[in-house]
Amino acid sequence: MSTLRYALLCALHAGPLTGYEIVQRMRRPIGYYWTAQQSQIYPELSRMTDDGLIAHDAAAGPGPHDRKTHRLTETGLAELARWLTEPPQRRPPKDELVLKTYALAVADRDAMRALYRAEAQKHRAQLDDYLAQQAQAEARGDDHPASPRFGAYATLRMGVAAERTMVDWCEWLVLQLGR
Amino acid sequence: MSTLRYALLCALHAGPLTGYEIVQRMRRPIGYYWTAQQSQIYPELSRMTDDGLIAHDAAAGPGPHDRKTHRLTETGLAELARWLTEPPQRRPPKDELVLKTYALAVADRDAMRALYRAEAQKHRAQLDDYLAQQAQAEARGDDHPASPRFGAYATLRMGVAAERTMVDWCEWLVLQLGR
DNA sequence: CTAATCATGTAAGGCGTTACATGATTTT
DNA sequence: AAAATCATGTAACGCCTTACATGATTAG
Repeated sequence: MSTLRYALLCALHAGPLTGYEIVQRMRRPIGYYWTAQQSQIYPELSRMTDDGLIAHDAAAGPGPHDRKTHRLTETGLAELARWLTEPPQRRPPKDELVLKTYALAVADRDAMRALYRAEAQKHRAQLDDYLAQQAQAEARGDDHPASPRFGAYATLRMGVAAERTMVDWCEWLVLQLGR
Repeated sequence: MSTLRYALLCALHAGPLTGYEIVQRMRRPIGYYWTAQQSQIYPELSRMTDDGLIAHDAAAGPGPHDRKTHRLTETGLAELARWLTEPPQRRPPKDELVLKTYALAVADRDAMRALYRAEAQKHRAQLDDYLAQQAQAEARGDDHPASPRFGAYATLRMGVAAERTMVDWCEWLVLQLGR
């Protein structure tokens, strides 16, 4: 079972969704902290249906295909619950900006400084976005561990923390390369 | 040009290395903040040689093949320097632990708490390791922006910050799920 | 009337992982 | 004597991205 399969089970844990809705949510990583393209999602949903992990109601859709609302089967829910408590596979981080930093000595210093300044700004914008979402979630009471949306809230907090880390690191580099 | 190619150019920016040495360094992500398997690295090095980005001296090796010490060509160095100042491609983070967190409501609460406690411990061990490396680097003077190793030092600092973020987040979850 | 949104699907090709294979030298 | 290290390579397969394709409804 690939992680994509589990990501799709996770997506459906709180209630039925169409493939299209999953695609929308997976476009922006926050929410699931996992992404996939639609060309990966649709065939996988259909294979998972064959394997009995999910099921769907079909109704006439806007295009030439039926609109399918997918939900977890009992098998799927049990498999998800089992997987959740397993220790996660650690996959190495891959980040082009940090990779570039390693070889920074070869590049023009002022150009690199400008790069970190620009990246700091992008990450700050992303941080502000997440912060606004966090405030909304807290207003709804999602920050209480008993809330059914607490998992999504905790995921969002990771996004906030990660963006803050990037902003600080970029700004530190701007300072270091200054003068 | 794939990011792997640039990662290999980055690896060679400070001096010649054999494929084997690159493999060793790419096994542990810190250093380059990028990883690859040897089965990816060796064919790519040979294609990069064909394309004139790198060159090598060959000498009789321990096994049936020659031992090759690779270095950047002028073309390779120029291409690396050009790429470094380009804005990095943002690739979505993929993290199984955070993914699991999204669907946390479906799992046994105590089991999840134990999971976060165990993960906090792993990340703390990694953090301590990086912290020790950071102290060594500072003792060598790598933390000075004029040092040729400043890039590696900055990369290490990102590793430290990222691990610290994970430890804090895991410990916050342990507290939230407590009682 | 044009563009965006909803909704699902296929095809091609590149990127990455796991596994296999060879063989000399050094360490336990 | 066995295992680890040095050193390079190939093969198979699965994951993932980019691009293409259809067509109804709603918004500008």
